[in-house]
Amino acid sequence: MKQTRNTAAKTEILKLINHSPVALSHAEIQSALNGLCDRVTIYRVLERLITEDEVHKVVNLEGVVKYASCHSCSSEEKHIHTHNHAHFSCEKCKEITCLEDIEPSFKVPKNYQINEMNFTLSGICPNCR
Amino acid sequence: MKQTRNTAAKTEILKLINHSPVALSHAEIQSALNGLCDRVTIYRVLERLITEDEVHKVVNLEGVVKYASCHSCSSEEKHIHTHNHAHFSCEKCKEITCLEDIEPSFKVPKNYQINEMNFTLSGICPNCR
DNA sequence: AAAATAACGCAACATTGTTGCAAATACAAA
DNA sequence: TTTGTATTTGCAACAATGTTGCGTTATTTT
Ligand SMILES: [Mn+2]
Ligand SMILES: [Mn+2]
Ligand SMILES: [Zn+2]
Ligand SMILES: [Zn+2]
Repeated sequence: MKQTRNTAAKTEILKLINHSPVALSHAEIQSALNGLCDRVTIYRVLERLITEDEVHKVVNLEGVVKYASCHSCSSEEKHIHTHNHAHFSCEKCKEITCLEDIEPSFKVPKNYQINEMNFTLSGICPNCR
Repeated sequence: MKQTRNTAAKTEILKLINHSPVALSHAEIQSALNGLCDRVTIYRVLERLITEDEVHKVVNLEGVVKYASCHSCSSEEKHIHTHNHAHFSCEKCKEITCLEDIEPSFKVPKNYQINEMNFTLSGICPNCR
C-alpha cells in the first residue's frame, strides 16, 4: 500500500479539525487556511485524512458535507473504524456536533448487509436557544 | 396561504416518484421526464411537493439528495408530518430505499431541541448480493 | 547525489442548485 | 365562455461544490 507523507497543508487542516468543537465544511477550512494551499489540495488532503481514519465525513439534512475529528476512536482500533455515533445538525447556526455518547438501537432489516450508519438529529442546539 | 396548481410537470414528477421503489435524484427525474420541462422547474416542483408533504427528501452518506414518496404518511396527518423512519443506501447501486418499519430508539441529548431525524444505514442491498 | 514516489498548483470541466424576470398557463369568478 | 389574476414556467446567468489531467515541486529511498 501507498505510503503517506506529512505536509504543511495536511498538518494545518488536521489541526483545524481537531481543535474545532463542530464539524467543518470545505469552505470553512479554506477560508481558515487563508491561502496556505489550493482548494483542490484541501479536497485531496481531506480524502487522505479519511482513509487514514483521522477524520470522518458527516452530511447534514440538506446534504452539506462536513468533516470532524475522530475523538472516540482509539488509535489502536482505527482499522476497524466505524462511526456508530449520532450527530446533531442545528437548523439555525448550521453547525454539526458529534453526539458521541448516543448509540441508537434498532432492529436490523432482513437481507440488507449493513456496513455503516448515519444517525443525524436536527433542530436547535444549546447555543441557539 | 398561497394556493397550488396542478400542472403537467407536477403530475408527472409525482407519478415518477410514487411509482419508484427507490428514492430518485433530480438528475434521474430529469432524464426520465425526457425534456418535458426545464430543470429549474423540476427543482421548483420538488420544493412544492415537499411543502405539500407529498414527497420527502433523503440524503445519502455521500451527500447526494434524493426524493421519495410518503407511503407511511396517512393523508390525514400530513400536517404533523415527520419522517421518523430509517433509509438504506446501497454502496453498490447507490439506491436509497425507505425502511418504513424501522424506528430507532435512542436517548435524547440534553439541551438539544430535536425537530427532525435522519437515520440512514448503508451497505449492500438485497439486489446487489 | 540520483531515482522514485507522493503531493501540489493550476486550468479546465462537470454537476448541482439558485435567482431574476418576462412569458405562459391554470383556474376561479364574472 | 370569456376574462382577470395569481401561479407556474423557461431561459439566461450565476454561484457553489467537487473532479480530473498534467506538468512541477517536494520528500523519501537507494
Ligand atoms: Mn462524529
Ligand atoms: Mn422515506
Ligand atoms: Zn445552533
Ligand atoms: Zn444495491
